[in-house]
Amino acid sequence: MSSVKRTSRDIRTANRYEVLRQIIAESPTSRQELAAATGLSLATVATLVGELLDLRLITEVGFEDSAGGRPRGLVAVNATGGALIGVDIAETYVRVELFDLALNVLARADENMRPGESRPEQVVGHVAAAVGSVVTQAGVEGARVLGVGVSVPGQVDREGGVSEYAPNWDWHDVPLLDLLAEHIAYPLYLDNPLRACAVAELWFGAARGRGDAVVVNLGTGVGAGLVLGGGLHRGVSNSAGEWGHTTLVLDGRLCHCGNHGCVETYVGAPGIMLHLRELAPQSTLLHPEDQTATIDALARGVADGDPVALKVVRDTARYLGAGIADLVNLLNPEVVVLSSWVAAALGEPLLTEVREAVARHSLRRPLDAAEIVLSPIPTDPVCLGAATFALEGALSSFSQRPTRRGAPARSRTASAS
Amino acid sequence: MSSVKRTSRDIRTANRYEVLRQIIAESPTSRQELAAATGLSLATVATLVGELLDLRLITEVGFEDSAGGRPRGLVAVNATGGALIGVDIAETYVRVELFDLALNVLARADENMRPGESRPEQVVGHVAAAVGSVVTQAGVEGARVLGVGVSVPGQVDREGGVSEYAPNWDWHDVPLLDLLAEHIAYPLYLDNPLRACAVAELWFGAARGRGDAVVVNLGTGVGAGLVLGGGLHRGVSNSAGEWGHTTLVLDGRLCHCGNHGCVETYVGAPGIMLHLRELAPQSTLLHPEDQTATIDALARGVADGDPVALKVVRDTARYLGAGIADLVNLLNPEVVVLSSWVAAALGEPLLTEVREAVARHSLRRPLDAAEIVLSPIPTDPVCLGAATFALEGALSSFSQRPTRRGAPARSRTASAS
DNA sequence: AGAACTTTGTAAACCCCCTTTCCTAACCCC
DNA sequence: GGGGTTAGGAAAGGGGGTTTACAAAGTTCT
Repeated sequence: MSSVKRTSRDIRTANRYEVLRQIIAESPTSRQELAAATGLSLATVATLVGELLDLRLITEVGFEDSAGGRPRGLVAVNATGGALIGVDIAETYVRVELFDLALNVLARADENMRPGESRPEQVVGHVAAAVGSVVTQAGVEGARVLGVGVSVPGQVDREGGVSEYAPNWDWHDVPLLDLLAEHIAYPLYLDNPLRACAVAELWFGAARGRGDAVVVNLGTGVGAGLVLGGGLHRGVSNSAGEWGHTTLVLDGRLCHCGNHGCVETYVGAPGIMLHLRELAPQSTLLHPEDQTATIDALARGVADGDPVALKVVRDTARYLGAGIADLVNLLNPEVVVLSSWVAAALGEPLLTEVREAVARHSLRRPLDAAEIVLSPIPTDPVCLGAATFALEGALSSFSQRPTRRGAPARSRTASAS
Repeated sequence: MSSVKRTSRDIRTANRYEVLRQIIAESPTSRQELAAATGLSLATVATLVGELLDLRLITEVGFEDSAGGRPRGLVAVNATGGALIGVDIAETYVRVELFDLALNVLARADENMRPGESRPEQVVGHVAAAVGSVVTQAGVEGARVLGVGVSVPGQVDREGGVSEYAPNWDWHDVPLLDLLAEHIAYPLYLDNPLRACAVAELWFGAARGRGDAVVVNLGTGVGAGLVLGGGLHRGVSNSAGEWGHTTLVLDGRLCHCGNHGCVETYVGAPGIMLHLRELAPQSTLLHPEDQTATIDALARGVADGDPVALKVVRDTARYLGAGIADLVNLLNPEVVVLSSWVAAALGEPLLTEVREAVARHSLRRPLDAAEIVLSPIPTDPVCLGAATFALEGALSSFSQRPTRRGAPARSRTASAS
């Protein structure tokens, strides 16, 4: 009996998120606007805004004229009120970004990992160094770091902070958060890049305010973050979204997962490179051993009208479109977001072709309901999403302290009566 | 901004469903057992049971010894307290079943439709006749029919009661519920067979109490009802679950949807027949023009060890397994249920092969979490699911009347004090 | 300048939901 | 027939959201 148990507290949490999201998206803003945008009553918005003010996540920033009446008080994110850190552990590098509370990047650190460096201690060392670096760069006092979100590929036990399985390094049940806690004093939160991207879109991107969305992650690996019913769908063992190993071509290319014809082998960066190599082994676009350079060259090639580049992108879009059409039919989402660095690099040309391919493959009703867009997030979505996990964690840890000490009681009049 | 708005009333509704489900599943039962099974407090269970008693959906049926103390009061479904009707409109027939409140079938009526009969009025006529027939057969007074759930294939607007698109008859925006209302005086509820099967599993079958489940529907058409987060996932335009037109074989068999290689063309009943015909055109198992007979013959063939039948089922299971593995990876469900008449006919042999095929194609973590089972529902799941829609509707329409007249006030002592 | 109107935002009252606690009812055993 | 035990109802309490009343803070009219 693992049926979900919902309590009225969940409603509060969801509303708190929604209000904060709205303030971050549109700062400064008034309580009136927030009420209209969220559909909540003014009173509820006022109390939630009061909470966020108490938490110093937002501040009052003056007033706005209203049509002839009392001016509206404005609130905005308290950018200097704290910092969030997002850690993107990938196969070949570790990227760490430090954000203010408006989710602007204040500092960034990249660490490259050599192919041999696959031991957890080595990875942890890189992460610790990079986190130290961004904190120093940004010059924030440690006390103001509200949390560190860590994204690691593969299967993750987020409650336990364990990397259950990371295919690229063959990790099994590595207690990553415990290892990190020896070097990092801030609250730590763990999940994987798929869900990080999905949460980033949910809070700040194209999935904001949508009930059902699919965030298609195009990088070295491929996956789909699922936003269903307004929240992240994790599945029963937090491994939902493994779309990269969906069979697209029965008995197709061999995938490292052991199967044939997985989506990932066609639309992941290595798959795209392979296609380019098959089409034009001597192409100058091809940078063996460097995925990023190859994809970027491909994007430039498309812009210049290079026929090989055009064909590679078009074929990739066809595979991708067929796969996305299946998602559209199955889940009937409001929006499909193309995210991660391959999508960002190939951009509009890819999007256009994908839209056509999806239209060819999916059924009319779900197709009509589904918008397909590129991620509007300008920075690394994995770091942003990881930082968002930290933000969610900070919010919920705050809200679990009903008896706040230090904060002045806001109404003393009610006590007597 | 179509984000889902949750209120505390939804919690009440979910709990009411949960308690009634439990009572139907295990009748008679005590409040103590219900509290333990649902995780609710005794007080909440007591009030919900009180509501259901007031609604005459359940009755008190005596007492049960408790270890030395006051005996437990037992409640059971009030089977004679009302009737529910489920209507399964399919391509070639209309089946109507009348249920008591314990969801036992009291009466059944089948109407066959000739190939030409595709006009809405004709279908409505069959439904009306069959509904009239089951009411007469069961000898219930009309007043006790709580509602009629209607399942029609294709895209459905359930609020408006409109069949937006039914591929087999090329219906477009047929106001089916309005047409039926002219002949049927009971409350009507509309949806499609996919979701009917899913709801049947959710209430009475293998998905009961599970957070995430996939109900794979194997009939003439193929689809997947999605239970996510403990409730039916409908998608943004109520068309989620169209899994039958997922591409399984790029450039494979032509499907009536216009694409190639859809799941449905391989594992739907016509696809299975086609495979049989390709393998053994002269096979005695083959009954052209009769899907049911062919599938039944196939099932007997497997039982008898017929090599052709074995190969057909094995190949079908392989296609099906590849498709289901994708669902397991994507959604990470707790259970996958094989439902509908093809699954029921082929039974265990199909299940065994499917399990093996899924194990070959899916990733370990989601695979470990997913159980794959045959539907435990012995009767027509579509009729049962349709009747369940009526039950849900009856429950919610009752609960929307806070000022019940007629029902005696249950506590008069509180008024003075 | 003062009165009148407008609009904002807080406080109080209210409704809904669930849980905890208290207490009575109903049974058993000695 | 008292003492122990268990069931279940009633009341209190805590969380959440909304409505209503009212004070606060402007603008506009006279």
